Parts: sequence; structure tokens; C-alpha cells
Amino acid sequence: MTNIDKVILQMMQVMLQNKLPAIDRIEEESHDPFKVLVGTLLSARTKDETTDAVCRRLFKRVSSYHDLKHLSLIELEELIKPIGFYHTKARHLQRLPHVLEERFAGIIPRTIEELILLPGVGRKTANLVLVIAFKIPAVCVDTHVHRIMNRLGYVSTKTSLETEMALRGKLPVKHWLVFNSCFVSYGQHVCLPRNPRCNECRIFSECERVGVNR
DNA sequence: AAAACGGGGGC
DNA sequence: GCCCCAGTTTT
Repeated sequence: MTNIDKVILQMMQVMLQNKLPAIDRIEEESHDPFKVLVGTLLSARTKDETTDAVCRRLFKRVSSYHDLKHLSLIELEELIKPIGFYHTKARHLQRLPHVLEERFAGIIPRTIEELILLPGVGRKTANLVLVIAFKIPAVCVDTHVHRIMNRLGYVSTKTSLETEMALRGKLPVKHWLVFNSCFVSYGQHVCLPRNPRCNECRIFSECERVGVNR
């Protein structure tokens, strides 16, 4: 077993032991692809609680992409206000229904190559939509995954794409649904961006403690 | 490769 | 005040 396999296994064990909420949420939530897409898109650089609150409010007004066509930019901004980068994201939501209709016949696509053509959707968001909405195994590299892999020395680049490729084939057979959540969880509680709690870390024996992306 | 986009919450 | 928040787009 290589070093990276052991690290992933340990992070997953830590998460499963602590019964972190992400597990239940991913497995039990309703998974309307449109709502998953919107929620995931809005969640960028924003706390989950904030995103959840906004989504609950937003989905009372918007239940399909058709509803987005009837909202002005100002209205959209007001609806998603507390979320980070709300102006940019409101513009993305405004363009979303048109791109969906013109390029995908109104159907949320199921491949990453197609998903990243949607406004505001990059590789991380696209992969997360595959995982949550379609239950398709995928590695989505957010800042936590990227930072942890860099500190471990498993990758040596600044690009998250190379990290994603490096982790392909490392998806566990059993709990692959929460593979990404393990990195997020460990990144939030122990392997923090600026001030990691290295004294609490029992995973990395060879850690470079590299600061990456905050 | 770097900058710009950003309000909100915790300590 | 500093840190942190499951990034994407444009320079």
C-alpha cells in the first residue's frame, strides 16, 4: 500500500468515526439535478450553512431553469445576497437557462466536458454535480484537496487539474461518495490553510506544510 | 500565473 | 483585525 492510499484511508476513518453530517446529507437529500447544479454553483467560497439557507429561499421562487428566465439581475442578486460573489453568480444564473436550452435542450448534461460549458461551472463544480446528482464516481479538487495533496508532497504543481488526474484511480470502492468530503472535513478541522493544527494531526508523517490557496 | 470577485461569521 | 468559507473567470 502506497503512502497516499494510507492517508486517504485514515482521513475516511476519521470522518466516519466523527459521523460528520456530510455523509447523511449526500445520501439522503433530494437530488434534482437542476437544484444540485445551482446549489453547488452557489456554494463556491461560501459556508455550507449560508448556501443552504439561500437555497431554501431561492427554491421557493425557482423550481426549474424556466423560472430563472423571469427574474431580473437585481431580483437574483437580492435572492442570493448573503452568498459570496453574489453579483457574478447572479449573472451566471441569468445566463444558465439560455445556455441549457441552446446547447443541451434543457437537460443537465452528465459529462464533465459538457458541464463545464455552463456559466459559472468549473471542474470542481462539474465533478461535484456528477457525484451528488448522478451518483457518478468523480474526484473534485477544491482548495482542501489541492492543499492537502500539496502538503503531503503527492503533487508538486499549482494546477488543480493535475491533482485531479493524480487522484484518479484512488477513489475507494466502498465509500467513494464521501471521498471528497474526507478532504474537506480534514482540511477544515485539522489541515487548515494558514494555521494548520499539526499537533492534532495523526496522518501526515512527511508533511511539507506548504501554504496553498490561502 | 496572477488578479478580481465579496458578503458573512468566528474569535 | 485576521482567518476562513467544498472556485470561476478574466487579465
